[in-house]
Formats: sequence, C-alpha cells, structure tokens
Amino acid sequence: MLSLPVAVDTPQHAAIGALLDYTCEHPLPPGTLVRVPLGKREVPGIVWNRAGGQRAEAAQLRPLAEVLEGLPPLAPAWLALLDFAAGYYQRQVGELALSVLPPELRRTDDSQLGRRLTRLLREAPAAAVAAPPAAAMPELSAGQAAALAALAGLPAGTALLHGVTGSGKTEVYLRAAEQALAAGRQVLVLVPEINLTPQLEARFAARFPGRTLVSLHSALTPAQRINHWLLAHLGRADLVLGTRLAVFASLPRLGLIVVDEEHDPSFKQQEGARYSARDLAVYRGHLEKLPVLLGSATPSLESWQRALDGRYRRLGLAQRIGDGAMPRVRLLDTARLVRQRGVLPALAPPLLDAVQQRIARGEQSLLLLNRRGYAPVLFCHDCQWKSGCPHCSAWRVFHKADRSLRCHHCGLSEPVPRACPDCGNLDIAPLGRGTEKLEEQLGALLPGARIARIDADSTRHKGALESSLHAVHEGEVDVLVGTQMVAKGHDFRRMTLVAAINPDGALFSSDFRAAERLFALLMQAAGRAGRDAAQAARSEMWIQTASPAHPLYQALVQHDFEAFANSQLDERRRAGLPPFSSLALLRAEAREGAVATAFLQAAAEAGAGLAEAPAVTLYPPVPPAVPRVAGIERMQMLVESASRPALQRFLTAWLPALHGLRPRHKGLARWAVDVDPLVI
DNA sequence: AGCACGCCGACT
DNA sequence: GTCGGCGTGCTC
Repeated sequence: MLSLPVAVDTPQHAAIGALLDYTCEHPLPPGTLVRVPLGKREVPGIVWNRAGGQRAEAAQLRPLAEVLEGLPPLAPAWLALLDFAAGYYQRQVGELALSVLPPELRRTDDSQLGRRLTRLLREAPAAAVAAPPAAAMPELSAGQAAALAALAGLPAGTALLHGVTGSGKTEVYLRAAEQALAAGRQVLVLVPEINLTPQLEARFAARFPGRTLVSLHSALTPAQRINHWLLAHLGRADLVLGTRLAVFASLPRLGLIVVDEEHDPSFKQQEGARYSARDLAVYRGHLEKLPVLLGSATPSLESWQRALDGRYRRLGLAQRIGDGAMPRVRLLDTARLVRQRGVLPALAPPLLDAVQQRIARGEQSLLLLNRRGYAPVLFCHDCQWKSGCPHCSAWRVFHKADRSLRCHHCGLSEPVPRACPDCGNLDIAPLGRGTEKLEEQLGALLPGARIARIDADSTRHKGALESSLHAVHEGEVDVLVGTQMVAKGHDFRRMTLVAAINPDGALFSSDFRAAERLFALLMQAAGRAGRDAAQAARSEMWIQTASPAHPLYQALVQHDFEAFANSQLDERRRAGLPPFSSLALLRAEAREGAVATAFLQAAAEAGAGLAEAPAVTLYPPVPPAVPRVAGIERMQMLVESASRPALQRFLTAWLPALHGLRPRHKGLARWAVDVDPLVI
C-alpha cells in the first residue's frame, strides 16, 4: 500500500501539519485532485510533493476517498507557485491551494466532473485557429515598435512598460499576446478591477477572433467560474483575462503574463492570504521562464526601483499616439481665493467658468471628489455633538438620498435624527462635502446642465454602472461627478475637462504611500481627458488646492512621473521605507484593546528571543488609522528589515511561536500577518 | 476551521 | 425529565 502526501484546507492554527498522508492502491502524480476523509468530513485535496518531512505510520493512515480521474493533474510549476506563495505570505499551502480553486471544483466529485467535462468539451471549439482580426491592426508608433522589439529579445524576465494613458500600452499587450499565441502558448492578462474587464475583453476578442478567451473573476457565477477555469486548465482557452485571483489559474501552455495598471492597490488581496497578484505574476514568470509585462502610466515605486536597478527591463512609451497631447494641468490656488473672497464655493469661479465653456461647446467635464455621500459628518452647533458611529472610531456619513446616517466601516445605517440626539437642538448641520452634495450644488450653479454621478452608492444595483457609463458615452451627460472609480480605465471620448475638487487630504497623510497613490490617481484622471486627439489640444486637468507649490502638483503640471518617482524614492531611501526595506505587519483584534496589545507585546518578546531577530526591527504596537470597527479594537505591530530574505527567515521562525501564544490570550478575536502591507 | 463530545440552565 | 448553551479536543 502506497502513502501519498495530500494538501487539504487545514487552517494554520490547527495542530496538524500542512500535508496529510493517505493510502492509495496506485501511485498518483502530484497535482492530482482527490477527496479525502478528514475526521467525520470528506474534503477536497491535492496530491502534493513530499517536502522531505516525516511521513506518518502507514498502518494508521486512512485511504483516499476518491480520485478525480477526469481531471489532468495540476502542473509541477503550479504546485511550485503555490508552495512559494504559501511560504512567502505565511499560510498553509493546503489552505491557499484549495482557496484559489473554483468553489464548484472543490465541491464536485468524479462523476459530476466527468459530465461537466463532456459537456464543456463538446461545446468548446476543439482547437483554436488564428483568424484575421475583425478590425485592421493600427500602425505602431515608434515607441510601440521599439518596446515590442525589446520585448521580442526578452524570452523571459520582467519588463516594465511605462506610458501615459493613450500612449498605446494595450496595443503592445495585443502584439505581445499575438506573438505568444502564434507560438502555441497561452496568455494571462491581469487587470485590477472587474469593472475594467469587459473593455479589455472586447479588444482582445476583436483582435483574436478564432481564439478562445475566458475571464476569471469573483463576479462570475459558480458555473462560469469552474467552466472558465477548466478551459484554461485543459489548455482549451488561449487567453485568460482576470483579476488578482487569476494569477493562480492553471495554464499548461502559459507563454506570457501581462499585468495592466500594475501599480493598482487592488492587486493586493486584503484578507485571508494577503498576496500580491502582481508580485506573484513576476515570480510565476521567473518560475516558468516566461516574459512578464507590467504596464502603467504611474508604475509602483517598487517596480520603478527594480527597473532602475536593471532587474526589470524598462520600456517607455513617451507620447500619446496620433499626436494627442496630455491635458494641460492647471493649479487653482484655493488658499488665495479664500483670502480674497472669504468662503469658497464648490467650484472656484475660474473652474466653474471652464465647466460652463465645456457645456456651451457640447463637451463633457469630469469632477472628481473622493468622498461619497452628502456630507462626511453631521454636527450640532449648540452642544458640539457629531454623528459618530457607536461601534467604530469613525463618523457616520450623511446620505441625503435616503436620509440616512451610514457608517462606511461597519455598515450601520440609521435614519437621520430630526434633532440633535444629545441636546434636542433642531439645527444640526452637515459638515464638509461629498459627491451627493457636489451634485446638488452643481445643479444650482449650472442650471439646465445634465449632471450625473457615479460612485459606489449610485452603482450599487446591477447594471447601474453600465447604464451610467452608456449615458456618458452617448453624450447624454454634460458634467459627471464621481469618486476614484470613474478615474480608472474608462475611455470617455467627449471629455475635455477633468477637475480634482479637493485632493489635498492625501498630501499630509501619515500613510507613506498616500502621495504615490494620489499622483497615480490624478495622472489616471488626467488621462480621461482628451483621449480623442482632435480635442486633446484644449483638454485640461484642474486641481483645486491650497498647496499649489507642493512638489507632487508641480510634477503633475509637467506630467513628469520620473521627477515625482525620484523625489519619492529619495524620501523612502532616507526613511528606510520600501522599496529600500521589507515590511510585515502583525495585526491583532480583540473586543478589549488591551488584549490585542498584550498579544502583540508577547509576540514581540517571543520574536526578540529568536536567532533571526538581529536582522529585523520590531516596532511597538500602535493602533491603525481606524482603531475600532464594529466594536472590535485593532492594534498592529510593524516588522522591518533591510533584507527581504532575512524578514522571511524571521517570519518563518516567528509564526509557530505566535500560534503557541494564542491560548494564553483569552479574548483575542483574531490575528494575522500581512507581508508587504500596502497601508501601515 | 468544522465537528464532535460533554457537562450545566430554561422549557414541554 | 429533554433541548441546547459553547468549552475543549481532534482531524493523516
């Protein structure tokens, strides 16, 4: 009787190892999907590689319950990717490996799967054939041609494609994909958000008509998700387009990975195994010896520094194609206007004037305000009451549409009180401005103008985003108000003015990445204007700011990402922050803040005693920006090291000790490590 | 994490 | 007298 190591979904605090041993009559290759008994349950598992560890006594082992014979095993490279990811992000390999499979695949048995595969293969085209693209291929700009030539000489390794919106990055992706497809390989394209997949999907579908293209993201139905996954796994899908979870797609003929908008924070998973899909894409390329193409108008400083170091090949697209210029950036000094006129309206007069000119010409304007709702807080002038959330350390936001006070952290929603809950004063006033209020004020400032709003509230219902975008594209909207969700990717042909209404908050944030994110957002927003080359010349990006001299805005005026990146990198280098150091965050949550703090202190003591401790710095526990959410107090502790491998060695030694600490801290709700956290 | 077993309070 | 609260322990 043979014994086989099987990866199953065991949480790391379970007192059992990552791999469990089962007996089997016949040898099975690693990567085979099986079902195994675990206690009283039967759970899915993956036959894994023996990791040198001890094997259990064969006599005590239980047999496999079932082998999913119909499914070809997952490739060794896939297992290696999962081994790496689990180790790097400090999770059990079984937990991670099973969690990235389609839920329907985890539930299915061999006979169900067999029926599904038969149906799927009958419907899917047997073999993809290259067909001429539906539309003529555009002529390449000099920059695109140079980038592609450089890419052609790069059989493996990572390239960073840096080019502003409209400089033709997508065309480079398409041509690179064409090469890979022609060589009989599969192509994986990662995008930050589900919202952006249909657009890119349409372009790839039009370019590669004979090919099978599937999408992979969490908004698919369970059936679509497993079917798309299977088509990729069986090698029937040539192109896979998806969000971060697609980095784990099984692709037996993978030949190219594209990560579009590689700087986008959405590539970092924010719960469970907190992996970075962009970083794993780079590792996957390294593992499978294939090219990885990272594209962005504003690369992450991590990627930028690697390009400067020569670890990534840097490919630059200098200009917009078709002679399109980037919009002229104008800084509107609100501090001076306040000094001159006192109270400042929603739009400063020159900006209002510019919007009115656009309306008169039949052009569109986009007003960005990164704050949804009507007002961020309600305030009683008599007793100083503010609309705090009873369960969170945050204000409840006033939503005028349904007259509710809503906490954006825990979701608590209550009707707006008629009078101050503390003193009964009837005159409680909204403080500050959100997109709802801006929309309302614009209605008064621009009589007759057609104003629309796109934010998480206006697009809550299915199809709402699509219909709003459609209205904008059809020219049924003069002024669009929105949060950052409209700044990304959407291609508005009639937009000639973009304005950031109140972007200053991020300038003075304690978050060391706030400036990087703001710059990316504003560059991306600027890219929404003048995508139609005929209008590009008179397109403008306006910034209402009290700090027009700030270097971030000055770099933006010049459209100078390099200057901005270099100054940020200087600051990071001096402060010993990423990419010049590696970070991990230990988070703890408890109903009592003191419990969380005590756990972190005990963790620090345990860490200080380790042989690996000298290579890392453990900072004292501190509360995060929002310390209390839904009645749970949170604390966190930063671990920093100049060396990424040293940090890894420390974490690997530290985590078992942390699991051991848990029973001694009653009341600890949960704890987790976040490797390479985005926000600290 | 599930899912058991196991030992003390409010219901038919 | 049972139903059910969640404490402790185990899963190859």
